[in-house]
Amino acid sequence: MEMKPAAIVLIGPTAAGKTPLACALADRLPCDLISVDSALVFRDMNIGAAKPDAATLQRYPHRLIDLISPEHSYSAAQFRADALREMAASVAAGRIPLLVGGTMLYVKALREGLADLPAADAALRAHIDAEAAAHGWPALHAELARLDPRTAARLQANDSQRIQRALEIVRSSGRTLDSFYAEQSAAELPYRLVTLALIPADRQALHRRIAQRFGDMLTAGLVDEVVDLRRKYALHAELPSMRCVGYRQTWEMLEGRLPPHELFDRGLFATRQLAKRQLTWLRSMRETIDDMHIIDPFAADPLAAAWQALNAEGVAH
RNA sequence: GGCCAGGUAGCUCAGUCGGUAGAGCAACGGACUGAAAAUCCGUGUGUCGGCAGUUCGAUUCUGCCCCUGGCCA
Repeated sequence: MEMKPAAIVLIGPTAAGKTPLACALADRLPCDLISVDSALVFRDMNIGAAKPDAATLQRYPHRLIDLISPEHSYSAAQFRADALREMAASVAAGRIPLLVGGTMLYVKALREGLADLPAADAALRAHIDAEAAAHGWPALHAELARLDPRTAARLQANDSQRIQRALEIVRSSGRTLDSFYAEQSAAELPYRLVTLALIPADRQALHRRIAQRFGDMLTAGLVDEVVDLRRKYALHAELPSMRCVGYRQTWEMLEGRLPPHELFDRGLFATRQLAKRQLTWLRSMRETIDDMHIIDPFAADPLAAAWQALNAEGVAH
């Protein structure tokens, strides 16, 4: 049996310490860091996205960071293509890809592949948004129930984003989302993924670190960063970049819709809720990924635990 | 010290003409296929400040006490 080349996947909720651990592993292994993060792809979004600082990036280059303008959008499919390309380049150079990040949909897309769906269509989405503004999402959900009953049945009547996507697919291709799923085949990755998951046993400890870090972001000038972004780019509140945690709340404050004294709390809440959703993903992944190594970031020595796991997998030596 | 207004869920508050209470936010659980740091679904027992009185029954009425804020001294 031929052994596939190994790739390390380091995942965990926001503020769990993924970056320092990834860098520490990079000191000990010949690996290339590949970001798995939907917010780090945006240029000039540094403080609020918790992007590693310039000195860190200088010493530990990350791939798939600063790819696009905050005016544009990225996608899980784009990520998968980019990540596979970077992984291939790394392995070809005789090195180990180390994917690190917290965007769990991207992890899933990489591991399991995606159906061969039509790409996003901005004009069509704008059209559907206008219909929703006029009639409400439940009306569009009802329309979807006629066009793609199986998909409509599994979607909530208010799930704007998924209803829009499903309608977009039917209208642009004439086929149902459901039919695309039916012909999707399981992806066979040419890598052996060794998964390290940073999962805190103590949620309170994670909340404390989130509070510390968001406070640091404000001190470091998050508000000024958003002011500069608004000056430099043609942005609006609906953009994926400006819906990111911290940016959305800062935007609301700058628009006068959020009292400044509430910014800290609102940013905290949004960050905790993000962490909770990431932890929900991790719990469900635990059922399907049998080679997942759980590491508590707040235990004595996370690096030693990670090293031990990599040893057991034959990656470290 | 006197007068007034309050003390109800982690927070801000509503409410019960006496039959032991509910919103928003938070928190927690879940879903997740080209926007995913997104989008959506679900979960509400809390000595109704304390003690006593009236009552079949008090968080609700009465008295006293404690605490908070404001005004007066």
